[in-house]
Amino acid sequence: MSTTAEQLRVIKSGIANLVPEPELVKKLDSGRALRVKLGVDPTAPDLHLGHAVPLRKLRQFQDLGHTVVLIIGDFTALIGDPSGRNSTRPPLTREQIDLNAETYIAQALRILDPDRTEMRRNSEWLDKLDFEAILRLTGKFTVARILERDDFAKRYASGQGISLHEFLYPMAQAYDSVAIESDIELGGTDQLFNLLAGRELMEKSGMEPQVCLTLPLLEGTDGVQKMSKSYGNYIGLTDEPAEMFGKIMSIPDDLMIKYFRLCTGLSVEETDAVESDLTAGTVHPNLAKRSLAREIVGLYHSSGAAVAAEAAFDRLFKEHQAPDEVPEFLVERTDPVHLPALLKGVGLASSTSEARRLIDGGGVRFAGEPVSAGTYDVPWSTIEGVVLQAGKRRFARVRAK
RNA sequence: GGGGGUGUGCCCGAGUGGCUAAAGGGGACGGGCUGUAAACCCGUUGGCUACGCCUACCCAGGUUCGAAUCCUGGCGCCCCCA
Repeated sequence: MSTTAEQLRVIKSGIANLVPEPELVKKLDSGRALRVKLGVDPTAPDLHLGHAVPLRKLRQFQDLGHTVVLIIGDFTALIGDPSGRNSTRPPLTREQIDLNAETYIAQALRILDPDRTEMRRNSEWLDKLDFEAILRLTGKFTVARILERDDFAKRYASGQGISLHEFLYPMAQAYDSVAIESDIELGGTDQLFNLLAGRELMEKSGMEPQVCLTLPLLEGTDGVQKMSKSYGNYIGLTDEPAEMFGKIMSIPDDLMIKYFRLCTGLSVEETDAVESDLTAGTVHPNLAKRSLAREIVGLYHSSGAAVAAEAAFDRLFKEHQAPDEVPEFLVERTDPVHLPALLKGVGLASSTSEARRLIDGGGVRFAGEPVSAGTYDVPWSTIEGVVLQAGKRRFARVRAK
């Protein structure tokens, strides 16, 4: 195992908070394999680069010889948010949770080392708590302390409701740490409060408290909101290489370094080098972003796929040519063809009204040639076998059934 | 238990009984510029083979020639007092 100093350098790279560092040093000095905890919500089975940030950090811990404990929050997912107010906490059925957990684990293992990963479900211990045990547990927390959590404080101050059970979720998460005897817990910066709650509960339970490590939240392709499926700004781990490449190319320049640091396998030194090149202007941002996209696609697919994705990208956006493989549809032959209905039928538009808007806005092309506004009926011969394009990146080809 | 407020399109948010498919903003989408980045400019933003028709302002009824706007009854959310 590496020295404490070497380990610390790896662990601290790219993180937001580490509290308290001296305790981590002590744990590392002990030379034992530490138990590193990450709690995950089995509500969103499709992982994206945002989820990958803590997972990559976990992987670093594994490579240093430590053990990862991945906790599936199935218990809390079963309950959801009883008030029904919070759409991110819908109650799920047992089956849904099992299914989600399965896909989650499968995707997480693209990053984690299965041999050093312990999978646990928190229903394992939370199910067993009776009311008495829960009351004893709540006795260890105070309302004032809970209200310190940022989002509670804000909602309380602005008069938004807070359900009582919401107070108990941090407690449940803290109890997870006790149950698995966590040494370190990871989470996004928004999780700091919950992580600290775990630390406090462990201390009050007479255990060696966990160290809390937070990671920056990763903004999505829009560069503003944190990456999430509901904002539609995510880059999925299972996205096709070409799609993944394209999405990475569309992130704002300012975000590049953060992505390099949090999403690629590049070393601290390599990332620093890219950063100084960018700030000095010795590297064109476009080239840097291309290498970023290649790195990430290479990580989740292969370097060959990354090269192919880049070539496809150039063909599409630099040479303005249709991609190799355009989805083909067989449609009933009519003459003339009603274009809005056709576009809707092949999925290039979500409704005929939408299709008309596209046409009138100059967003529809036949073999690269824009269709003029108001063109709703066209002869069959003009569309058969021709590449139909809606916007910059949606293509289709139709043939007679 | 008592009192008050509120519920509008993807989101926030205006809204006088007719001129409202519903101001304004955000977002999104399309076009231009470009490095498919950002910024900026322009356009669009319920559905329908469409100069018209249909469905829409929490739900269900009602008043009216006519209702998002008025009335009744539900439901949801919020606040205050106890």
